[in-house]
Amino acid sequence: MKNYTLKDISELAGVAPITVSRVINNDKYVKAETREKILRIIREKGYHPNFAARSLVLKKTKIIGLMVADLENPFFSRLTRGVIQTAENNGYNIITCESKFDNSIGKKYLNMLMDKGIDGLLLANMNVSTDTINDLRRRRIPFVLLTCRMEMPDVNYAIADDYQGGRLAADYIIKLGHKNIAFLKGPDISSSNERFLAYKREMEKNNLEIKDYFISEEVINQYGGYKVTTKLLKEHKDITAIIAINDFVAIGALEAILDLGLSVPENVSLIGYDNINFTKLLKVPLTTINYPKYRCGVAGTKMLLNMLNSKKLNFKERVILKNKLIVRKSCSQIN
Amino acid sequence: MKNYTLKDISELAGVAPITVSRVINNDKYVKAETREKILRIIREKGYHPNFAARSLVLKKTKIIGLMVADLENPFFSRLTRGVIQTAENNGYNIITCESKFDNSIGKKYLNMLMDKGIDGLLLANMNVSTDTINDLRRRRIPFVLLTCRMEMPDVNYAIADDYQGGRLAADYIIKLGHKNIAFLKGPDISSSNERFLAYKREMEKNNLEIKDYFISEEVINQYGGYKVTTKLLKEHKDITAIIAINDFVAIGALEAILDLGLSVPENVSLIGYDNINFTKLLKVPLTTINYPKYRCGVAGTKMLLNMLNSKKLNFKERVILKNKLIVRKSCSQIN
DNA sequence: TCAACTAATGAAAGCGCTACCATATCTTCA
DNA sequence: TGAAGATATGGTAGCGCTTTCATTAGTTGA
Repeated sequence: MKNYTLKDISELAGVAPITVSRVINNDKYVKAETREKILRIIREKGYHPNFAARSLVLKKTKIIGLMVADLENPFFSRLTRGVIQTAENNGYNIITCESKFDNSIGKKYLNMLMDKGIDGLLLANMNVSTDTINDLRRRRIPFVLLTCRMEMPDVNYAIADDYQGGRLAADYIIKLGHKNIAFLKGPDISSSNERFLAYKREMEKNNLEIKDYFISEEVINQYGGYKVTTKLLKEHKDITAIIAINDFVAIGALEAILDLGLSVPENVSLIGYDNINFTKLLKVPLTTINYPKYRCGVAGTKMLLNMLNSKKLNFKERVILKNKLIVRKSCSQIN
Repeated sequence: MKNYTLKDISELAGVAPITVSRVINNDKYVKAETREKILRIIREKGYHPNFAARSLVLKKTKIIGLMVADLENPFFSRLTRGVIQTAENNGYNIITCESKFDNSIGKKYLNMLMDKGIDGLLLANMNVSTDTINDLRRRRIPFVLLTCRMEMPDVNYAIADDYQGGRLAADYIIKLGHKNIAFLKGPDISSSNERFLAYKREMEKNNLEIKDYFISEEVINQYGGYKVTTKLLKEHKDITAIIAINDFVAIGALEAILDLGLSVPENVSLIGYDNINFTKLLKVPLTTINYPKYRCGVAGTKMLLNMLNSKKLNFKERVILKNKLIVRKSCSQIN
């Protein structure tokens, strides 16, 4: 009942420690017979190499940090699955943190993460400051942005095209004849900003006025969607359609609309974004934009793994996937 | 642009390495003036202690492993949030793995986790074999079961009382006058088994026959719920109520029922378990049992942290929370 | 037959930190 | 005033691995 070290094993086998190390690392310069003997002893004694010692000399932990904005948004659950599965298939583990869209929280946990000796970092939908980027560079921690982007040299990302998706949503609503279209805005992140930009451009292109109350304050979750929608519809009866920054927010909005005694889409059309699980089964099946979450997680993780294996930091890689309109029942023609 | 070591800092400050170490670890035996000087240099040079070296000598990584069954089930998202937040507040990070209710996958990732030198382990809703338990003991890795239990000495857990919750569900359905009540069974885990047991006992207590087709094969996710329900209702028109092992499965069942052109609760009453997010907003708001997911994650993590801090392994601690019936619209009186 | 390999093993050093023990100075108080 | 304790600092060893360099034996080829 003790914890064996490599040295213990070497003594039991009557060889030098380095020989045991060679066996563990599949070095070919070990006689078959010696190898078997050592493996037998390792198995018998239940020996496992010490992770910390190994990391210390190899300067690698095979751990990747993942920072997501909101653990309970199914969008991130799906993304995370892509990340974890890809990492595990390559011998890496994932440490997850939650930024809650709050930069100071994000920074705090980021530091915690970096101090843990992670080999690389995945930042999902986080507004990264130049400070943070510099920090990461100084500490030589390779990173990849997920579902958001920054156009800076050597900042790599895997995203779906939010501007394209945003147009899909706005176009669809506008073509249905709506004119007073509100937009439930998200936090200041590229994904959210580009969706918003697409909305504005399409409104302009179609000569539709954007009254200032069309644009909500920043909303980051279901509850926010509920609050903002309630206020909006109470004060402005002219709104006939709402574009939500994402499904999570849209679900809050839907709840609010129904609680106000209104109907979707008869009184208000509602479109979301992301196509998270369950939106199909909501009281009013939600029309939305499908975001390839899983694929995005996989692509970003693979990109990071490439960076880790090739050692050079001046990569330039980006993956931009496409979104798709999913028509369900939450939008209708205006009469 | 180099990575400074503790020794570098000590040389720059003109002190011994150990003095720098003392500053980092807040040892009180350092003159205020010396401390400040060292801290200044640390800040200037952007020094960060090497995690691996520290772990090696302290024999601690401050990393906890978390094994969940299904990353995309919102039940686990909520639980995970409780775990991560509690861990982080205490300086620990979480490495997450997914077992997918598959013991061989679970074991594989468990080994990966253990090899990573985690300090402790949280096993959520996983059917743990005696082998695994022995492994964990041999390697001296403290662990806590989450949302499932095993009645063995020194196996600690944090759960809600699944038997109690199971009774709540069965009782409710039976009191509504249903007699032909099907049960969508989950995998062989205590949580799932106890809910099932409660169903059987309540049926017996009320002299209701359990025909063998009432009991489904094992279902582990939404898709499974859909498949099993479709088959069940096509073949057996006498079923008037379905108890699903959890909401995720219930949502699949709901979809199936609607796809068959039937109504909930008019044709079939449906009750879930867990009260995951969104169930309130489903086409048919789901009647279910609320499981205190977040609190369970917090309680289990705290328990593990206690074990890690107190060093002794022969703990006996268990937390058993209560469930609550949430009546919504998916069940009705039989006529 | 001898140089030039490959195969198989080991000795020593070191990764970056902390534990343990030692030393030196400074207080405190009977 | 001197013994006992608190304060402040350092030397050495070692955590459990891998890297680097040596060494020896066996094999190949012109």
